[in-house]
Amino acid sequence: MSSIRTRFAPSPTGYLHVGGARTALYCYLFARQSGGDFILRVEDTDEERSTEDSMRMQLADLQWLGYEYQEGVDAKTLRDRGLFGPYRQSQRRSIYREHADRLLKEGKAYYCFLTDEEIERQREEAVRAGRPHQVVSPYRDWSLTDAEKKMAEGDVKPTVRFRVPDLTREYAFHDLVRGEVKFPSDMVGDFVLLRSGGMPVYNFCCVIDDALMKISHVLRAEEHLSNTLRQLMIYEAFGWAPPQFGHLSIILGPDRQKLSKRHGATSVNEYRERGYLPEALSNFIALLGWSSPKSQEILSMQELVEQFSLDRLHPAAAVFDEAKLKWVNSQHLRALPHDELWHQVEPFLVRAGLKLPEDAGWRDRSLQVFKTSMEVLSDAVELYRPLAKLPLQLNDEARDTLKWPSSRGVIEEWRAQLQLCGSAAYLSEAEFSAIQDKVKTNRGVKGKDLFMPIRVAIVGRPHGAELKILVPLIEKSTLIERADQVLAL
RNA sequence: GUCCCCAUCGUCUAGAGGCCUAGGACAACUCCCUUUCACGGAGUAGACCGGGGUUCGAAUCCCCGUGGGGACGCCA
Repeated sequence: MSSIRTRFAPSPTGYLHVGGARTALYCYLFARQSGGDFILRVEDTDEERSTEDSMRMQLADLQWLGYEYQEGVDAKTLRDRGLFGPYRQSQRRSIYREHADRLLKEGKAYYCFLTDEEIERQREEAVRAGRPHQVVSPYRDWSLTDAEKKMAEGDVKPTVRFRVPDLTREYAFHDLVRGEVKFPSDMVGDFVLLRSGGMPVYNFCCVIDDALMKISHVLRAEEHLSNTLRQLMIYEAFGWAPPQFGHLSIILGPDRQKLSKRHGATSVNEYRERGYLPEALSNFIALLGWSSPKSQEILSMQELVEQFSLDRLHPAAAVFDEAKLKWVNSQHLRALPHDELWHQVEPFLVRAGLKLPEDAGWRDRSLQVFKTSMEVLSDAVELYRPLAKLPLQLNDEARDTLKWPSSRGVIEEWRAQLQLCGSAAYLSEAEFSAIQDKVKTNRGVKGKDLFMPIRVAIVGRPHGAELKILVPLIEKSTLIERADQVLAL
């Protein structure tokens, strides 16, 4: 039994999409759990749209997600790693050329001199006649020598087309997620293998690379399902055994249309910036089309590796629901050890310009208070803002609270009591409670009328975490400054 | 238009002919906890696309519709 080898083959024409990430994840999980190899191949044969920048970004995203591959283009050095390289299709042109020549020689492909205009004319005609459009090339039956003669004569740049065996037969294969799938062989016309510039086309290099790289399982998006027919034909032409295919359902936006930019964030990069943890994103996308046999909803990477299986892949398209992603993220967030959580949160705090105590104990206590209030890392910014040495930003609700008849008196009393209390930099929980009691008796105010104005004078808003936990995290001098700030309004 | 794929609560899904008066999770709502907001806990509501078969019995199998998606490129 040969070993399991999966591959993820993105084309570097933009950011890594969550759909692509899910494909990569499944390939990674499947290879890892079976002790096989996961290969990363770059499909950059579209010269117009492929950029090295995109490639770099996508590799970085994959790295952030933690989907390590045994072979492929290294994310850091951009160099090939592995025995079956090069792993960038643009660097494999001679390989494709050789294989195309072989098909040409065997009469399984031919040079086609059809121009774009002629093809367009054919298409229009087909549409008018209401029949499916398939290229019918007059060069289909030319001999190789005739074609070569024509090429030698003039400045013509032909494409190389696959000569589809015009049999009326069915191509069938067993799809890992859909079961038996059959295609009639007349579903496609002769298709291009090599463009006129010599650059090969997706269906061609895909087959050659998967075969040469000894890929055992091809998991890819559903939109490639009908490409499988062409690929099967190519495998057959070379006499190669095709790999196992599994076509994953696509990911939809809330309106049940294919997820795209207009639905909001679609790239993993955006989710990273919004404060999602990589393992939470992975957990969530894993569940879009796969379910744990234990019906577990929150899974670590390790658990995903252990529990993943092809037979639990769901064939129907799934809607990407950010509300659930948030929940999954919140669960992963609170499961993180505090030092790791701080490490994740800190960049968001720094970017927001918040200066906070360096002290590890302080960080630990603050996370204890806040971690259950965070869904995404960026939530930390608003949570921590009141703890930074900054003037308060009052919201409307806070201003309303200050208009209550007793509010001003309460804050004046709170400030006075603060002044009276010890010289330590921070208030203890007990000291705060004692002060609060004094304000209560001295002013004869209780309940909301008591603690809401105080809260406004502390954090700038009437709602939030419990004061006796919050106050010991804020320097006393800051508390006094803030009371003054509010009283000055 | 032709071919292919898909179809269970609003969403993600469990379900491989009787275990289903269809289970779980997110979201929603209610209550409890709480001197606020969250967290947490307990509940409520909510689905087998329609029609025909097959079968003693169908969410599960078959057919036909319908709906959605994909492909039909010198894109991938």
